[in-house]
Amino acid sequence: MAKLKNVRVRFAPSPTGYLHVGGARTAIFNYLFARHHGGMFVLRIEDTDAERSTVESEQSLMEDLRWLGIDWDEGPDVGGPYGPYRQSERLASYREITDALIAKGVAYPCFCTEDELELKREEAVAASRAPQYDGTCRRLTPEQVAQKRVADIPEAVRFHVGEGVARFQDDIRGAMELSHDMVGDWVILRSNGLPTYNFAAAVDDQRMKITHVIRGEEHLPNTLRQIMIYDALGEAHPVFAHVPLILAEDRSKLSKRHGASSVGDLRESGYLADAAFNYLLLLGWSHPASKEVMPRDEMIKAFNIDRIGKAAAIFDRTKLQWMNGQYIRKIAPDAFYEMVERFMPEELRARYDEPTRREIVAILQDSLDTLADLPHRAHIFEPVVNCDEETRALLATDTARAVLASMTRRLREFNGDLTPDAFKDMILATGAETSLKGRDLYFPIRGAMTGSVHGPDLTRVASVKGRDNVLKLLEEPCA
RNA sequence: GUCCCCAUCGUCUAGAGGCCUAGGACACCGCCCUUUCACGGCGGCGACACGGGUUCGAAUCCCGUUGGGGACGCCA
Repeated sequence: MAKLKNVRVRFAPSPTGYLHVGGARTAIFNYLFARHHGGMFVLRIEDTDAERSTVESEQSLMEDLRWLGIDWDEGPDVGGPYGPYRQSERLASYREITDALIAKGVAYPCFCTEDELELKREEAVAASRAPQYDGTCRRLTPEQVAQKRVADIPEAVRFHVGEGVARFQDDIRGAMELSHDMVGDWVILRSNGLPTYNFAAAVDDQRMKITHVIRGEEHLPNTLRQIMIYDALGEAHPVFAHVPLILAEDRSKLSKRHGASSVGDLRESGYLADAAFNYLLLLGWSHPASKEVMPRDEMIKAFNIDRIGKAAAIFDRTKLQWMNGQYIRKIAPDAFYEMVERFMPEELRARYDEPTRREIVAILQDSLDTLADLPHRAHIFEPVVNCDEETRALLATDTARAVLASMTRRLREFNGDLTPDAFKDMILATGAETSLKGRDLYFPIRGAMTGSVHGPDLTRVASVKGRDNVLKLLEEPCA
C-alpha cells in the first residue's frame, strides 16, 4: 500500500476511568497507522463530562499509553499547532460554531426540561415509536424564545437533523448508508455550556485536521451525527474506519468482572508492555505473512487498515500468556531482572544477596509466562519446601530412599562450594552406585529438594541453596 | 421495541470463484531432545452456522433463517 501524505490521526479518550484494553487497541491501531505513513498521532482528552472527568484518570491514561510505548506528537502535555488538546479548554470554539449554526438555521435553542424529555420518551416507547426528540422547541417563535429566556429557563442547543441519508465509505466496513431518521434533533451544546461528545468530536477533528478516524465499532451510529456537523460546516469529513469490538470469553462486552481488562491490570498481572502491545495488535489485525511475534518496526512497516477484520474478537488470556512467555524468553537476563525484581518475595530478598537473586531469576526466566509467576516458581529457593502429594508418594519408594541415602552420604563428605558441576558429579556417582537413571534417579532428588517433580535445572538450584540446605532437605524429605 | 453491524477449528486468524483434501498460531493430546525439569522440535485432534439461489465450479457473490454484538442520553 502506498504511503499516504499528511496523515493525522487521534486517540481521544475521556478521562473517566482507566485505559481499557479495547481503548488500548484503538490507540495501537491509530499509532501504528500514523507511524506507518509518517503522519501525526494526536492525543486529545475528551473531558466534556464535568461530573465524571478527573485529572487522576487523565494522568493514568497517559501513563498507560507511555507504558505501552505509545508516544504522541501532539497532546495536552506536549502541545502542538492545533491546541489546546483538552476539550474543556476549547469551549469558546464550540460556542462560536454553535452560534454560527444557529445563525444558519441548522441549530436552535431548546428549553425542554429533563422531566419533560423523560415523559416524551416514555410516551414514544409506549406508542412503539423511536424515542427521539419531537422537535418541540424547533417550532418556537422568536417571541416564545424571548419569553423563555426572561423566565430564566435553562437553554440547550439542538441540531436540526432534517431528512436525508449520510453515505460514506468506511475503510473497514465498506459502503455505509445511515439514514437521518435514525436520530432525532440532538443536543450539541448542553445548558451548562459544555458541548456533547458528537459535536465536540466533529468540531475538533475538523479543526485539528484529522484525516482518518479509527475507532471502535460502537461509534458507528455516531458517525451519522458527526458527518452532519461536517456538512453543516461545509467541510469534507475524514475517512472513517470502525474497528470491531473486543469481547469477553462469554461474548459479552469486556468489563472489570472478567478480570484484567485494563492496561493497568495487565501490568500488575506481570505482562510485559511489548507482549501486551503485540497481543492486542493481533486482536483484529493480521500480518500479511501471518507473523505473530514481531518487533515494533515490523509492525509499523506492515500495518494497514486493509488487514483489520470485521468480526468481534474474544480476549484470550491463554494466548496472551504464551505471547508474554515468548517475550520473556527473548530478554537479556539483566534487563529481565530489572523488570521482575518487584515481584521477588520478601523472604528471598532478605535471604539472598543481589547476585544470588539475579541467579535465581536467570534460572527461572525460561519457565515464566508472566512476571507474577515468579513467587510461585521461586518458593523452591526457600530453606523449607512443601511437598505435593505426587512427590510424597514418590519419595516413599525404596528406589527413592536408596538414591537419597547415596546422595546424603556424598553431601556429608563434601565440603567446599557446591557448584552445579559438583552437584552433577554427585548425581552421576549416585546413578552409578544405585544403577538407576533417568526419572528414577532425578525425581527423588528433585522431589526432596523442591517438593515437586516439576521445576528448573536441579544443579543450579542446588548451587543457590548451598550444601547445608540441600543436605538437610535430602536427609529429611518433606519434613 | 426500532435501527445498524457481524458470522471459518474451543480461541485469535489466513482465505478477495477454481491454488482448499480449508493454511498458521494458542490451548489440548502424543512423540523426540534433555540420564531429571524447563525451553525447544515434530506429529495428532479440530471449523467454512443453516437453507435457498447465481455459476461449469462457492468458505469466497446474492437472498432468507438462526445466532451474536452494537446503537437509540443535556455519557463518551
